[in-house]
Amino acid sequence: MKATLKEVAKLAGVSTATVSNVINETKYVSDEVKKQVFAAMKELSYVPNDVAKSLRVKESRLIGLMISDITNPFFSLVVRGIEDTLAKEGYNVLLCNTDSNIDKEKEYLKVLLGKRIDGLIVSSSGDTEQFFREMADIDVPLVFLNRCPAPLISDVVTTDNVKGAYLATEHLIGHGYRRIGIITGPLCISTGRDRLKGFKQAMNEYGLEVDNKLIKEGLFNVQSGYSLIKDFMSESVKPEAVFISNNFMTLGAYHYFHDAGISVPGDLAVVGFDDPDWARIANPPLTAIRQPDYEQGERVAQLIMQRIKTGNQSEPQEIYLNPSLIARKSCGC
Amino acid sequence: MKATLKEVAKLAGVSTATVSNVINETKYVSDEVKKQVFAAMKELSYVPNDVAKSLRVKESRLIGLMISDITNPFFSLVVRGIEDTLAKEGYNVLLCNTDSNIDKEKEYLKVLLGKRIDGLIVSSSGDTEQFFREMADIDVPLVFLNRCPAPLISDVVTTDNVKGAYLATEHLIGHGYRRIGIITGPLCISTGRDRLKGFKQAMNEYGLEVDNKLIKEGLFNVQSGYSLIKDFMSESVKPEAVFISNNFMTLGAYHYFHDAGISVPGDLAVVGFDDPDWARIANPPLTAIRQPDYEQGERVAQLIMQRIKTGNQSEPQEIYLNPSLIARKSCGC
DNA sequence: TATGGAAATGTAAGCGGTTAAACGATTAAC
DNA sequence: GTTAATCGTTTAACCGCTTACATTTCCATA
Repeated sequence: MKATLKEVAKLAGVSTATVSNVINETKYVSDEVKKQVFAAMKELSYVPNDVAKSLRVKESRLIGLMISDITNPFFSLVVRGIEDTLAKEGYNVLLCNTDSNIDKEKEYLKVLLGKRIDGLIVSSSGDTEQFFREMADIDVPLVFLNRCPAPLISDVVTTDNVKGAYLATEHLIGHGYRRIGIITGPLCISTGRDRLKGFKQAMNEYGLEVDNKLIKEGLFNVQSGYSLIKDFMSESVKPEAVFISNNFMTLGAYHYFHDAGISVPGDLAVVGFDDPDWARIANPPLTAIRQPDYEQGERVAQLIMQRIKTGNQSEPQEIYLNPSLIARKSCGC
Repeated sequence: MKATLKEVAKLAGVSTATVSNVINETKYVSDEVKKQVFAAMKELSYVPNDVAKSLRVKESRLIGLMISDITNPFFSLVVRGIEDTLAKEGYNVLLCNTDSNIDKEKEYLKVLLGKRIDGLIVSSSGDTEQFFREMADIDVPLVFLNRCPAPLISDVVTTDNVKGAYLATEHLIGHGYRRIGIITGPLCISTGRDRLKGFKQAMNEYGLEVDNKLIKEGLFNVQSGYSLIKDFMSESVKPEAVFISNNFMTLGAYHYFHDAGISVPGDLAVVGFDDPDWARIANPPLTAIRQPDYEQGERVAQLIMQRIKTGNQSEPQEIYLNPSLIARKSCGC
């Protein structure tokens, strides 16, 4: 059985308060007493019970983290950034994969609240305003990651998705392509919407028509990238170029290119959102929009810490990180 | 402020014991009383405080998970498997990235023990026997993931790494290559050692000499893959084929091939351990050893649950999952 | 009618810490 | 010489639950 504070106190011949004070350095304790306490702690190989402490001081030092899927390399980098910076502050991360499934999100939310998390980081798929109201009502420091809810109810840190999509589209236009298509993400998700918005914006600014047939809504996963690019390629009038709005769908598209023997950029030029590690060695190397991933994790972690430390009073902050275009071969460069 | 059991009880006009009993369904409570209790809970939007419960019942429903790096796609899949199956059992995962750094591991271990985790899953870099002794002494259900410690002190689930490496090497031999090199992982890690072992085993069985110059020890990261393959290619007598023992190093090697304009498999044939999602679309498509990732996560989660439920009494189990070779182009197929 | 016992609910201790308040001893101030 | 302040430590209440045990209620049986 594990030793308790009381046992340490008894062995050291002091009160529990004193032991607590030497552990937390909350009050002055004479050196000789300290020495005895440390000796007793070592003797019993004492490990303070944080759950008792949490109950008393009402902080768990736990941060809930709800993302759609850790398997997405973008998220894994973000999570890495979060975990690293929270660890430095003495906080731990409770990882929850929601698959963008709103039922799972609700379920996890309940569990996390039960665990009395000190803060919550969410990359939510939730779209309904009601859901966000519930979120806002939970009375726990909250910051949104990557995807941002329609009415701004708390901090959000994300990439400037409109700009990223704009950059991609503009680049394709610069290559001389006119018939440019897009595979969007789910339009119920802000990243899906914003990337479409940036695409349209660029097309408009350069006086190009956006044919609705050139807009296909995907699911941000490999399969939908595969099948939608296939759809594009089997149409009577094919696009000359396509902007694909996330890494998984781009991967799916590449799978199709390989299966169907399609030459990129010869038959079709491509720019993808996200710059996964394979972009450089793919065939052809992928021209990609890179978004700061690790940094996004750091920022979101800093924001949640700030909220925790200031008693969750600060005004909602919006942080948009800068995407950049990495030119390789798939666009025709 | 959040409502407590006591407040719910008062509002419902019953005792705290009764409220507790209806929540946990631990004793029969009449329907009318139940109804009142539920009404009070809803009225106060009561969320049970799990930390108080944990203190009382001495279980946190938290599982510590120490891996080197969530950013490694192999691990992210494993973690996904773990998280999914533990969630079903009502357990949550505390994610810790150790970077295979033994100091971080020790630090995290202390934190996790303080949090009174019910179980610990470790992919440890620790090598010293002393470290494992400490691990074994912690008196918390423990299972090793992927990498396994020298003296078997608890369950371990991993891929049959020897076999995987054997498969890869045999395949290269089958292509007619004689001068075959290997980029190993750190030899202080069991996966590093085992993959080298499988390599040597295949070489020996087929009567091929293993020249020590053809063994280079890498660090399981992109940079070392890059620089070691570069070393190989700048030697007077180059290998004809190389087995690279993880995904990151293979990626690094591919980066070098692209930078240096090396033709694969023309100038050098390659088989890699791990089958990342880009293997299929890389240039050239990578012949790879696939290890069950998600399943490995499931298995390890099941084992830890079993240990928790049986009071950590079971004999140490060793589970070796079967790797398989996916033939593509990089080997010469 | 008294009584025993089952059924439903209540009482209160305790899980392992923190911390405000109390305490005794010594020193300083008037 | 009395009072006050300071210092180092202790006492004990409390955080929000669970649960062994006590209590009350109610009804069947003697």
